[in-house]
Amino acid sequence: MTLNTVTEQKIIAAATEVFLQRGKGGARMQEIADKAGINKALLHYYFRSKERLYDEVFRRQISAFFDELFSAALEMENIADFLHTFIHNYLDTVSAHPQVLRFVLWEIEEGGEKMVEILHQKLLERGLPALPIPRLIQRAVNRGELRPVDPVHLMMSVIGMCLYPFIARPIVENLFPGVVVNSPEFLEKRKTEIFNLVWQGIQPQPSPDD
Amino acid sequence: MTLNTVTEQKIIAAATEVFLQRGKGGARMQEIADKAGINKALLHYYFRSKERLYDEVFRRQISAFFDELFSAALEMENIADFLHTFIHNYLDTVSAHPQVLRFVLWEIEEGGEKMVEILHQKLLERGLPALPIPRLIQRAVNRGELRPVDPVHLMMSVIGMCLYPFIARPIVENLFPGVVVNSPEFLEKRKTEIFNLVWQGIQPQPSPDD
DNA sequence: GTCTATACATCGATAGAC
DNA sequence: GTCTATCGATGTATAGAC
Repeated sequence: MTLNTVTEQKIIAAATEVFLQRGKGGARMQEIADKAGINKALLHYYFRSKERLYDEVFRRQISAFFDELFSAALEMENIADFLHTFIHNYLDTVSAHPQVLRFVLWEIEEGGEKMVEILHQKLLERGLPALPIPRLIQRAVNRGELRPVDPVHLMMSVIGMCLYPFIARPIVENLFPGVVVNSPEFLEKRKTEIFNLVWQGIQPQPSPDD
Repeated sequence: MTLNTVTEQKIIAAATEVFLQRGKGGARMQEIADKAGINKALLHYYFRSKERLYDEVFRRQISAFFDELFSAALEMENIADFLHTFIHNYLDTVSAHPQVLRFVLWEIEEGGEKMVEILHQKLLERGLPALPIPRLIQRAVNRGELRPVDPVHLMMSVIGMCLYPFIARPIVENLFPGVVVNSPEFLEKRKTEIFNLVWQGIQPQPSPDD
């Protein structure tokens, strides 16, 4: 499942590099072979086609990404702790592996089915239910700890806030001189701003008869 | 600046369609020529190369997108009205032209400079200052109408929340059965959830001596 | 398993007739 | 302006020797 021969290992590493630099369509088997120190014929010997080679590279990237993303506990009961941890971990993980975002965006262009499949598999491995995050949010709402927000929309909002600067990095850094998305300063500031906005935004409102 | 001959018009229309369906690299000049009812040679007669043809298509798409986005007044003084209008208009515009997002994401992969250039040009045309939105937010903070948020981060947060479902549409719709990002129900719900979260999240906190 | 050599397809771009 | 025909480069994939 993981790594077979040394050659296979070298191919995967070279292919990952070239796919990231050129994109899926722009990548050339010749360049991958060169970078791996072998020839084109051997690429097709190990992986039947360019499509399968890309598929293998993609699955490894996404899989490692989810592993790191889920390394923080998702089964926290305290919703404040959860949100705080989730936001910090999400930003740290994306920031540490910005290249994964490009694979994800390419995958989305092709329907996103492979990614959803891998996500479900990772949740299963960890014994988590489907949609653990909306479930957590809903329970906090039911306990009256949060105002009645839509759990799915809140989850989308948090993820959208976390991802945006990385997705739009060239535009953001061009539009706001001084911003360096991957700098520790920006990252810490972003964590604080997102958490504060969300946390205050979901507090229960005092009821009229209080 | 806009449209010259009928043939040019047909080429642009066909090219837009093919670029959207296949991507920039995947698009074939032959298919564009076929769809425009002409031959390849004529494509190179009107536009020197595939690169220039793509450039022309991209600029028209982004330009029209910004025009619609800026159709709502950005110079509102009341921050609640502004936020409400901005969120509604942003979601409506993106929802009405989902294809523009794909052009934007491809542009980002190439540095995002063309897009920033067009944005600045559009702001100039309307006599708006650079970064009108952070400027608006900062003034509201200065007047004490909002708690001291970072204007740039707030802007990124709002845009991120608006864009996420459209960027990740295949994943979102696959992960949350029943969600149809482009449906009127989802759109209205999304507007409400974003505005409520943000509005409550940026209210001034009562000071200790109140 | 690893190589060289090449088959086979396709693409962007151009030459040149009309 | 519009066409046909084709060039030259490059791509994936494979055949066959070692």
